[in-house]
Amino acid sequence: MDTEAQNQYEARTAIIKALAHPSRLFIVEELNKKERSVGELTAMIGSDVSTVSKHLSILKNAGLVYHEKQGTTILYHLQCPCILDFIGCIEDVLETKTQGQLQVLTSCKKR
Amino acid sequence: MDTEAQNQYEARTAIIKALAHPSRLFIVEELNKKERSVGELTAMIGSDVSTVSKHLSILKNAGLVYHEKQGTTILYHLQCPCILDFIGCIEDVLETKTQGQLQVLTSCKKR
DNA sequence: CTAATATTTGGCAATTTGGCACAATATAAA
DNA sequence: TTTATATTGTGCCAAATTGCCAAATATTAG
Repeated sequence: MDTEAQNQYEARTAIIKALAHPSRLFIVEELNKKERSVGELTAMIGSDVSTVSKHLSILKNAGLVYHEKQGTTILYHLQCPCILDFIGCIEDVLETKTQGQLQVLTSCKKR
Repeated sequence: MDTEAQNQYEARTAIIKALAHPSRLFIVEELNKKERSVGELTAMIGSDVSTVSKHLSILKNAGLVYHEKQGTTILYHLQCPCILDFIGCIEDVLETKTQGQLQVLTSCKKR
């Protein structure tokens, strides 16, 4: 891998990393349904506001969400709706994995 | 978020995390083209063999790859080819993000 | 201006991750 | 059996990530 390829991979990895956290994944899915304020998301997640705010800033830096001022509050929106497909894929992997584990379990029982 | 939802998100996040590293993303794309041995991947990546082996074990635990003994070596295969779609989505986000930054740049130049 | 509300930022401790060197294991060839 | 090759596991350290609290900022209402 030369430096250019390395950079390519790091750029993509940065986006994936942004998604690699339960709260942030939740936020992305929630924003896919409807735009939300920091306060609303905080109430749903149940961590400190500052923590949620930081998560949002990570998603924003990754280019996954953008925000818009709405009166007193700030509404966050999902930037790219294709994220849904992505999550579908993850779901597939999860299913395959679980089925594999099931097979191991049943073959263990047989003995 | 109740505990069950939390677990759901953590399960998915585990898979995403496995992809959130340049070397591991490279491995996944490479295995999508063709199965490869640890040694081959190590040569392409250029880190220590033990490091690459660890990466592979992380991908394996996530259910993203599986391996198969082939004579002296161990060949790794991609488990779920839908990963490609996923990468396409990341590419989209990256493009949108870059274009956004370009706009900022050009609007700065105007002043 | 002051108070209240919404959000972001800085600092800090705890945990996790990444990567190397080295040891251990497995397997095939001599 | 001994040697060589391929791969995995361990120990250690540096670096990154998380999450909370407290402080700063911004904006609106009184």
